[in-house]
Amino acid sequence: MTHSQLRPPTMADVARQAGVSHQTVSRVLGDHPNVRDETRAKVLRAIEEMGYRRNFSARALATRRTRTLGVVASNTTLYGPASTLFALEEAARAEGYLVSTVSLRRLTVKTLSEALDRLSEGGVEGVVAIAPQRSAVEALAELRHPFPVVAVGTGSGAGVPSVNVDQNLGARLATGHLLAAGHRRVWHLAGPEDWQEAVDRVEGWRAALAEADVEPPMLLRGDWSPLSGYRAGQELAGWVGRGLTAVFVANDQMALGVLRALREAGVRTPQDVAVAGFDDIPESEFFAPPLTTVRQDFATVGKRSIALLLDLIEGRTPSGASQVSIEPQLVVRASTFPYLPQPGVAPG
Amino acid sequence: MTHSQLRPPTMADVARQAGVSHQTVSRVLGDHPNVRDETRAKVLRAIEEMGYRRNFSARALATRRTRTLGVVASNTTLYGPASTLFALEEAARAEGYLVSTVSLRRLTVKTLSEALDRLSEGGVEGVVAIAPQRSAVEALAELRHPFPVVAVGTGSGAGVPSVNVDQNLGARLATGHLLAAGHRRVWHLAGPEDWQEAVDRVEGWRAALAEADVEPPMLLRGDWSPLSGYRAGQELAGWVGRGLTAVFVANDQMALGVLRALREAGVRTPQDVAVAGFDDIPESEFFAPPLTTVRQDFATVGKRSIALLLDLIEGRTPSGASQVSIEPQLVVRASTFPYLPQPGVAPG
DNA sequence: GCATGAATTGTTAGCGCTCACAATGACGTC
DNA sequence: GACGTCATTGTGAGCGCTAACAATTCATGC
Repeated sequence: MTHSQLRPPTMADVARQAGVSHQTVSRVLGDHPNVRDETRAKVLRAIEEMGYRRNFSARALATRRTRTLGVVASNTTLYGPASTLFALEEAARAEGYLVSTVSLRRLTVKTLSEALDRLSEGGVEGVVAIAPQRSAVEALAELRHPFPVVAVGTGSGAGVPSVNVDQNLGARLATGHLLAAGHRRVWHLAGPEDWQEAVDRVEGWRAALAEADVEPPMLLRGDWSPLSGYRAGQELAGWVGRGLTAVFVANDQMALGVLRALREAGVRTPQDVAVAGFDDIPESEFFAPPLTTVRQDFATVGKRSIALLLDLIEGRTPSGASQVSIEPQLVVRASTFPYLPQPGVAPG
Repeated sequence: MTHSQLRPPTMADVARQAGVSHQTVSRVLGDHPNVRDETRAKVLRAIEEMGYRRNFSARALATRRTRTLGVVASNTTLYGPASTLFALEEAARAEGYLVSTVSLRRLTVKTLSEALDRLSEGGVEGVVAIAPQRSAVEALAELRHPFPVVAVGTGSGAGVPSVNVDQNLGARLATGHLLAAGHRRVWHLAGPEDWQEAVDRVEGWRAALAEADVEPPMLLRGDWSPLSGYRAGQELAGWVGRGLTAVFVANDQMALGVLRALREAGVRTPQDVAVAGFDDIPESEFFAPPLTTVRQDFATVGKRSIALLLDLIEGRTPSGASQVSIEPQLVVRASTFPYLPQPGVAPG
């Protein structure tokens, strides 16, 4: 750093210092092949000396590319959205894109639309919307934007390119597992009705029961929070001895609340009531007892979403389908079987 | 939408359609006062009809402002970083800025430096670095960047503007609480040595013990994960009956593992051993038993960080100090007292 | 009726870069 | 030795916007 000025140096400044034209500087920066080594060295030296950095806005204006993607998300402190967000950014970075995020407290048509406007004004070339609420899905289909949008967690129903974990399958896995373990019926504590994932999990649960010719018992509702699970758990405790032996809870946080309520009511898990969750948050393995749950591969969700979005942006035909479905995986732990291994000890 | 063309419409297109000059369009968009209502309406109508959106790059080039901030973070699926990230974005949005995030798997000098480069190429006007690892702090002080950087979670030692929750105070609160409850000694399960927050919590713990004239017992180390807490908990269980009655665990996830290990060893919490954590993750209230812990106000961290960064960007003297410290808060639950209220029931 | 100033609108010149093309020079071929 | 070819470098024209200034219109007072 030889001298510092008020205005940061431009490409022309560097060119002057190196004794070449600004275009040659551009070529060096762009890794253009036809530059003599000696010239390249001169230019690089000048860049180094002046601490030059290419101006983002000028570059973006000239190329008509910002190499920036947008992400709209909500509830980003929850494990699922946070993991998806992380995976999205990592995948985008691998493709040379930067990610601008808008995190909403509540996902409504209005907030979603404002978020898209904001990202649009921020020059993003495309957007991934983590939009598990059903209201948001409709909004996405209707809103007009000057860039492609890929939805995550909306289910595959809407007429929007989307990437989803197969929630229905996950619910069938969990419910089927409980039925296979000998339970006559499986109860369900569902998530909020306006979440597509909650709806899909209810349907998967119903399907698994139907397949086993079992009448579905009363459906309970929570709001994903441990507290709502705790309350539902208190209600469930009242049904022990009256046919309740197994519960499939729509997420791990609520399952935590259920476990606590059952324990307080003197109901043992899994001896009296087996409990399965959904998500496989890092804590689940250490619940009392460790929780059987369904794991979603968020890293893959992120990668596939970015791949799909870039296909759309580049105008190529999507290399896969524009409705991507990802298989979840059942993770069996002690909350459905008492004799399972301790945490941290790999089975077999 | 009357017609769609290949190139999106420019300001000049809108001007032509509205029968004014492009500058008038610019004035309307910029809410400039001196535009006749009638003219404004004409322009707005043309904008609406053509679906015009102002080009971000051109605007940024002309104004020399991108109105974008960068955030570098790691471990973003953990509750603390995720909450901070959320608060930062929300605060930035309130100030009219967009946030570009780079989420690192591991925070090293190299990855941090690459992240800053990347954000720099992305045209950010300033960066907030969530950099709790000590190695990263040094890197921040040394690296040269063409924009201001505010550090979060680095502790206030480094010569970089920073915002921190007072970890030392938090540890003193938790340890003091256990001592006040009658425990002769308080053990500590610490986080990794290269995390500043872990170091500060150890120091706070030591300070509280010193104040009570107590010799600190053996220090245990974990890596923040429930599994490491579980392992430490197994070790701790061996000390029950030999002077161990209270443990301050450096975060809630590890505390979860400790609770589980103690339970498995037949040690009751809090009757035999009291346990306190740190963070107040949403699950803590539903642990078995509900966990006493230290709550950090991430929303305030986010707001103060953005305020500080914008001060630096605008070149104004920071309205507060350039080392911001935020007080944490002790949350007492059943893991340190057996008679405390149930979850969700507000204390009288 | 015309000067005066304020309100409103238009004109011009960049912002700093990349792209397309032109120019230069070195080299080999017939 | 003229010519074609290729590698290397330079030139000019935007990209679409805002800022500064110039020009025009309009209301008002005497």
